[in-house]
Amino acid sequence: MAKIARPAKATLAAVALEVGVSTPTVSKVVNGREDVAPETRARVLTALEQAGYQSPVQRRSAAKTGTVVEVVVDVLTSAYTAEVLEGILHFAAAEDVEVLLVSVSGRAGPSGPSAERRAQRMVDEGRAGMIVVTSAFSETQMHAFRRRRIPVVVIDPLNPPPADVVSVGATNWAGGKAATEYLLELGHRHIAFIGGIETAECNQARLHGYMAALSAHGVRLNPQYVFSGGRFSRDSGVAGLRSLLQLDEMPTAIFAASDSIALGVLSEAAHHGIRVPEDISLIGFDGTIQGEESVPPLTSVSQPLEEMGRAALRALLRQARGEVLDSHRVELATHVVVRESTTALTA
Amino acid sequence: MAKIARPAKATLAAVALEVGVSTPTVSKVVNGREDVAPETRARVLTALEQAGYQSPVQRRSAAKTGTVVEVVVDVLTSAYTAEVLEGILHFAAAEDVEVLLVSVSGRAGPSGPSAERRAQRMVDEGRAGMIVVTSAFSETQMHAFRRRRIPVVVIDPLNPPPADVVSVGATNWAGGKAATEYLLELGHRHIAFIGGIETAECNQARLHGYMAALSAHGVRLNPQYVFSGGRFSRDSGVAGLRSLLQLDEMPTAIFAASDSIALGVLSEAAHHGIRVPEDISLIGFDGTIQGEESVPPLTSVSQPLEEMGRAALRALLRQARGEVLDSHRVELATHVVVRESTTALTA
DNA sequence: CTGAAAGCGCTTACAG
DNA sequence: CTGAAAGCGCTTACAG
Repeated sequence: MAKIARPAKATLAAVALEVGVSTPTVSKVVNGREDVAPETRARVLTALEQAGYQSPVQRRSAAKTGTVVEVVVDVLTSAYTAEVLEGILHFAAAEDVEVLLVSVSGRAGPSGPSAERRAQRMVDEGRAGMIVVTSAFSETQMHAFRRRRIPVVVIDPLNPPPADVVSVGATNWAGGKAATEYLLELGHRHIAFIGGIETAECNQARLHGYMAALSAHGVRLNPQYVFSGGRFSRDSGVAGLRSLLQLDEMPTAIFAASDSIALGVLSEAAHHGIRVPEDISLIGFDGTIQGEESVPPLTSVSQPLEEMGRAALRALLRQARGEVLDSHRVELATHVVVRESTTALTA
Repeated sequence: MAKIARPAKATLAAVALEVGVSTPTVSKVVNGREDVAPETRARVLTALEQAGYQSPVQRRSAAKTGTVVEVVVDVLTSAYTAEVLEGILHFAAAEDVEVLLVSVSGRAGPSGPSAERRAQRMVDEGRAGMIVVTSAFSETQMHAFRRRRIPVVVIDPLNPPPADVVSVGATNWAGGKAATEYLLELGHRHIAFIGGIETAECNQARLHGYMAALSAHGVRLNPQYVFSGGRFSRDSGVAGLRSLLQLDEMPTAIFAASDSIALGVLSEAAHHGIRVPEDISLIGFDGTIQGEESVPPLTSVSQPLEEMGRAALRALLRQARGEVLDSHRVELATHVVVRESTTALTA
């Protein structure tokens, strides 16, 4: 209202006046023409930037375009992804934000040269930012987004994110510890760990939580009981149980690092006539609906997946609005949900 | 190149000349001002339409914006939806089209007044069209999209779509018949049907396929064996089996109208100590990965879900490009996939 | 409700 | 490489 130095309206003419050139010259710079002296171009660009100049197209689209965020997922057909996505979508609906879904199944995340293209497109289309769900991406790839100041939030990243990227996840170490402690309380001493992607942060954390619990209870870690290396999917559970069946002494309980892995164990167990929980106790991780609905229903370390989705979008929108975030890691609590796949050891 | 009647460039002035009014008047119509006589407005609108007039914003954004389609789903946490979505996303990636995901879980599809807003936003944002996955929508709602010439394709619609909307689905009647015939071949005569949403076209078709098969084999339909009314979800299967358990004579086989329903039956059966397939044979519908991975793996009528997603997007893009479609119904083949939840009746 | 007139912001063609 | 001049497409303010 009472601004003293009212800045000139950001038109080409105003900028021209400011720099001391003609309107057509500024027009050329804006349109990326070649026939402008580099030095002139530089001065004009600076002035345009300062004036916050927007082309008529930008002005109108900025005024009327809604907020759109991109969400990158690998597989959709996993209960984990679906529940995280539900959380994102519900919060998006509440905030009147639209969600653009990008699947990178197979391909290794937003890849090198195409990361530049994708990032540039995001700028061109005026997208608010990007949420990456359980995917890997390199520092180089992130660079394309950072340079353009596109906010990025990662959920359960497969590799440690750069310091300036917000990550959302659950208390994986504590969850792994709680799962193992629960089995120990039930009297189990021979407890196997079947993990997913070996290098994934969350896998590491769950494994170390498992080891910490064993160690705290004076149970020696049996390296033959520890598997990792597959994906967080059914086949890892199938393969894991098969390997365990080769051993002289089978464990009496299994901690699977995801519900999908646990479901693989469950189905493979059925093929071998092994009953769960009578013959072997099984605890999963994630607390997905799929685990809840399996036969028997799965005891699992529940993560608030929908809440993680919401938290990721919330953090992203804050960044997009230029707010400073208090933390670069949003970590939500896990807890053990006891259902029917675990039972006390009857020696 | 050698067009005889070269149409005038679609400017406001050209349209004004055409209609015989002044440029400002056309400008007012384009900007939705009130101070234009209804009759004049109508004539101008027609001329604008014919000339294919686009505002400067539209022109430029049409030039640079990528193609974005909207996909409306109800629940994401269903294997059916996830697989259809995978199909859409893969084809979208191949065609360099982006997918905006809209969840209407709970709410009943794009609803009345908001349908207008959503449709208008789609026009404003230059979206190519909309794919609706297993949702209901009224003629009134469709009107908002039709009037704006936004292409709409529906996959497995819950109600019969208007004549000018393309629908994609599978051979539901033939699939229901094939499922039932397979059970009949195994010697079953007491076959129950547990359906999903009663009024859904695909549910009706599957039910009638079931009835046709029974009738063709001279098996009398037992009305006590037919359930519908829930959703295509787990709880319908649970409720269905519970009801069947009340009957004097249990069926020896069940045809569930979706894999989710069948999984509900499976889990409820386990609670009652009923073995599948030893005590009761069970066949699902959809051929989802979830059914494939259950214990026991589910015999099911497989629909090409990913292909349905691709087909829907293909039809949508064709319409968006103004091509005329050969058919308003894309129907893909189903087939019975025999796994372990069915077995011959041993009387 | 309509349109002649003035004007705005940008671009184009071209002389220097 | 620069800019005066002309022009384009649209909008605004206002007289009728």
